[in-house]
Amino acid sequence: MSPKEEVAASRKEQIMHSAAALFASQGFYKTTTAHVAEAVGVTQPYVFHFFKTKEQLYLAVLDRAYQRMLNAFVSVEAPPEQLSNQMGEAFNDLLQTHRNEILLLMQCFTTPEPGVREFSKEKFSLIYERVKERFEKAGVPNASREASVFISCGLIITLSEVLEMPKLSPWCDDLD
Amino acid sequence: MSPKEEVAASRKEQIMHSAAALFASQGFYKTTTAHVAEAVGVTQPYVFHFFKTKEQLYLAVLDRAYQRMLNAFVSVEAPPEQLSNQMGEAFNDLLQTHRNEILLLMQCFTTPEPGVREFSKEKFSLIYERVKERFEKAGVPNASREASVFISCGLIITLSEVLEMPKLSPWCDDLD
DNA sequence: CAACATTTATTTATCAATAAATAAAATACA
DNA sequence: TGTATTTTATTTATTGATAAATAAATGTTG
Repeated sequence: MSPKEEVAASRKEQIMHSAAALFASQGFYKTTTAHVAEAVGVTQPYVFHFFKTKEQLYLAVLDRAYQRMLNAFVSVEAPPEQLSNQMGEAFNDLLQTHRNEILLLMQCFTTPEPGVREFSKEKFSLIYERVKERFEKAGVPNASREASVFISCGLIITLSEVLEMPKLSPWCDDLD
Repeated sequence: MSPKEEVAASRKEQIMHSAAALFASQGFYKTTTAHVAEAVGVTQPYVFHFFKTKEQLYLAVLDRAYQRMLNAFVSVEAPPEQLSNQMGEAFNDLLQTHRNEILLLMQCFTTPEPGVREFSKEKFSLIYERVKERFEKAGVPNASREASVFISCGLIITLSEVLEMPKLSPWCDDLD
């Protein structure tokens, strides 16, 4: 990559990175393209040089989050009895290394934009199918149920993070 | 409801009812006060005669949903072994009788409005504590864990409803 | 100077919220 | 009972702010 390309690439990268943080904490509607631009240190219209619309930016960030998450799950290798726990650990690892992306992905289904809904349906379905398949191949009994439970854990962890209520987290082993 | 009854029912009531439907399907930001007014058949500024701000309207609707849900839970009477299932049933009943309110309540934690966040923290905490307390008094082992799991079930049911993906629902006994 | 990066300036919409006006109903009173 | 008076319900008109998006201009650099 030439220096110019590097700068250009890094701009796009910076924009996506800042956007992830802002979208995760402020949501799609409350995050303005001006906020994103300001966070990066460029002007608002410049954001549209890289993304045709605000929604495209949002979807780009979401898609990267999705890819990372799916990859983390399929990369887990563990014996059947530990599979679910290990994948849970992979989720928690991601939550620490890419917090914004994860929180964003786990909340995106509440954004009532048609394009975002479509994305949510497709990706949640794919994640569910992959996890279920994984459990099935490992011989986990009741794989579909376990896949649902696995996702529901992700949801309540997200809830507890968003609301800053650790006690809601099921493995908040508050050691009672 | 007949036209006359509709008029007889207080405007405020109609507004809250329409608002629940719109907020549930379109969210806080995409639902405009003009939409709500139109659904009721009044003018947009008239909404402000009953609610000081759009957020106040949203919170009023949310609070009613919260009250109804908590009431449904505490009204359940069942032996310890059936308590969790019965409360789950109460949740599903509510989902059928007051679908909008439930979907709204279970998604409100993603609305990044400070006042809404505050509400979410308070109410999710209260629901959690009440459910946990309920389990404890019934002698359910690991009550706090069970309370978390109970809420997480509500979350994934909501997800499956919002995305119209029944397979995600853990008791979608797809009879595998 | 030519291509690319980035900004300035501007447009077009949309929306919450306010204020003032009107119509209809209820109440008081002669 | 009929008329004046007040209250309640609701509308019309408007404002002020904010935000996404476009286009044209400017600077930068190899």
